[in-house]
Amino acid sequence: MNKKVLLKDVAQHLGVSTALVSYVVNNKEVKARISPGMVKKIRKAVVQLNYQPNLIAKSLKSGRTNTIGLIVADISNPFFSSIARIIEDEARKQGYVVIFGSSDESAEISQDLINVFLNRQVDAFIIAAAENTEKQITALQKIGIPVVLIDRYFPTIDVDSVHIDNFQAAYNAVELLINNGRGKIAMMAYDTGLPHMQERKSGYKAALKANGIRFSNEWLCEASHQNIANEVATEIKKLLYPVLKVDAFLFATNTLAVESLKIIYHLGIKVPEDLAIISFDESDAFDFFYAPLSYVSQSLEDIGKGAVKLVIERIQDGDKICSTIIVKEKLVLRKSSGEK
Amino acid sequence: MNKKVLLKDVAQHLGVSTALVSYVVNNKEVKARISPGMVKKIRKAVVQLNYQPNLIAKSLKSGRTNTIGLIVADISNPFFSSIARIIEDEARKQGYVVIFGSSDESAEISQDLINVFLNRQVDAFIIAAAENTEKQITALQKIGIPVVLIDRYFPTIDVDSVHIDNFQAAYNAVELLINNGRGKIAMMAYDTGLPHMQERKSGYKAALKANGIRFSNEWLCEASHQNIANEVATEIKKLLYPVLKVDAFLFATNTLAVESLKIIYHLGIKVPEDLAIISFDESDAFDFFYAPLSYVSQSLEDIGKGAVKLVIERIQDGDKICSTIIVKEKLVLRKSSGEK
DNA sequence: TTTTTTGGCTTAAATGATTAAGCAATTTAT
DNA sequence: ATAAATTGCTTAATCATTTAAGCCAAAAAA
Repeated sequence: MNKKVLLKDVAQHLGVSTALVSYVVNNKEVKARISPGMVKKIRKAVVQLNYQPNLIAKSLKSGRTNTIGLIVADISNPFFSSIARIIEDEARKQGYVVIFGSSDESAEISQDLINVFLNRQVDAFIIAAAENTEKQITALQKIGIPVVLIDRYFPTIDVDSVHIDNFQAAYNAVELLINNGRGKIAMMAYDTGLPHMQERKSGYKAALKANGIRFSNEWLCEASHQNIANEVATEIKKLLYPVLKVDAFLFATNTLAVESLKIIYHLGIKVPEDLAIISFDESDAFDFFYAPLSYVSQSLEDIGKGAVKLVIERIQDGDKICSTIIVKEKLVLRKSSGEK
Repeated sequence: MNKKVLLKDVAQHLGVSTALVSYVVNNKEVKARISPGMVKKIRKAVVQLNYQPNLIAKSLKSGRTNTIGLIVADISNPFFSSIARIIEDEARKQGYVVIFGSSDESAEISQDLINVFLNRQVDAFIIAAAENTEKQITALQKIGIPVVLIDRYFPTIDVDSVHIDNFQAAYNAVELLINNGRGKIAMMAYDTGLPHMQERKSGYKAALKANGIRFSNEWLCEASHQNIANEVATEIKKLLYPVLKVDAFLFATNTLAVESLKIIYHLGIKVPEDLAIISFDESDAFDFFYAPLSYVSQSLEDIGKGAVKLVIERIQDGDKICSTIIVKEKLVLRKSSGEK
């Protein structure tokens, strides 16, 4: 258990001061006017002794940890873990590492995670915000910590964000169902006030209205995050059993879709003949449902890369005006939406 | 942008030394013989000023960062992200946070990640090891950094590990297929020398042998991590098209299964009538394949919790003997394995 | 009464780096 | 020849904390 080689060890080995070694290690030999011979000697010793700087000590001095805190609802959800992978890669390219936490859509857990990460001096946050966390976000901004929101956003506060146009995406999906001859279109959503979900609901309703279809309250099914499976089941059955009260369904997320599909499959409903379906997000499950699902595809790559880009920009310039990257979504059509 | 409250600020606010405040904050007031009145005053000021300790400074002093480095093949793979979620929760209960990295099954990337994490002074590693990384693991042990392997393991080195009995799991799966009347059983595996994969292959072959079935070399399909989709497609087609040369398939991982199922579906093969299937791992996709897949279920919860347990134990006692937790796997039977 | 112990605090070194400032010796300018 | 500038290094403060050691006064023991 040979202990770590310190700057001091390299310095002592050469009989010089630690300052010299530090300058060379950080490529400041010109600025520090170090003789070429000495630079060479130090470089050699550094390699020979395999000196690795202690980043904790560097951080204490610099106030920067080169660490990004990533907070999502649940890292085990492929939607978030796929984004996490992109963020990981992009961040490391810039010399950052990522620490992550799952909020489970809870504002309290979100606050806990923010506190833990703040105490660890993360340089910035990338957050898929839970409901009622606006104040947490603005509090971070107030103390000067860069924050970028992904997937979720808050129109009421001014913050860097990356997301799709949820209203338009839902609108387009519903309009497509209508064009495919559907007139009684239901939606399965989360019962959250989060704007991205509200926008999806608004887009859904707006598309109905614009096409002369009167929205019926019972068409909008809502489930809570805490009890998805049960609530999806009871809600969806109201519309599909014992008689089909609707002829199409829009699912607001992949998780909602997967839970819903289990019921639909179990009830033996014919998709797309009796029920057309479009979902948001993606899932391996969508490919293998007997009628492969049509879905609103978000480029997770664009979201992840956009988030890292914005966060780095803000780290470099804390006073720049906030930007919003609207990632282009696209409708991927397969069997479930019932194209003719 | 009101800057952070330091220990010094609290001390100055009360006109006492930083040492006093530090003792109280760390609940060492008895050991440091601080008067009850002073303790109360300090406690109050700490709350009032909302003092939050700088963990970077603490780490520099203590040499501990309370950070665990998690290295997996790919965090976007639900198998790993689900384990990551468990590890995250368990680790935070113990006051640790997790930084993660994806090796993409590359030994070089694995080494890079280890170096990055080491420089950041992580207290321990949890690693799903890539091929040819034995030396990386032993090197960590040599410098006294706790390491726990998950999913993958190396019989040649002595290291804490958590995994299932891959041989037995494969053996049982194949035997079940045989009991269900299948006699020509193929396997789709990764072309890696990693022991967990080798064991799955051995278990497969052993079950064939024990049941008097002569293994045919062409039954063992192998794909590389770098080019899964294509290699799975070409390999599997050799056995399934234009004629079915086998009547059952064992898939060594969820990823291999998903890719294979796409081909099987595309070829219009009848599962389980013409081809029985069992896969390792789980996937939402398995539920929605027209013949829901039977699979070897590993408790990701047990793996994650076991890994954190072992890693904490080793952090506390670096000299304890290495333990291996064999997580019990179970065969979940559904339609694809063709039960009568 | 004197010495010893205890109580309650402060001082200062240490953690491992960075970097401004300082200091000889040498070179260049006046 | 003297002053000024440059070269090449070292010293020491700093980052935010922890903690052993020290110090003084009051209390206990001799």
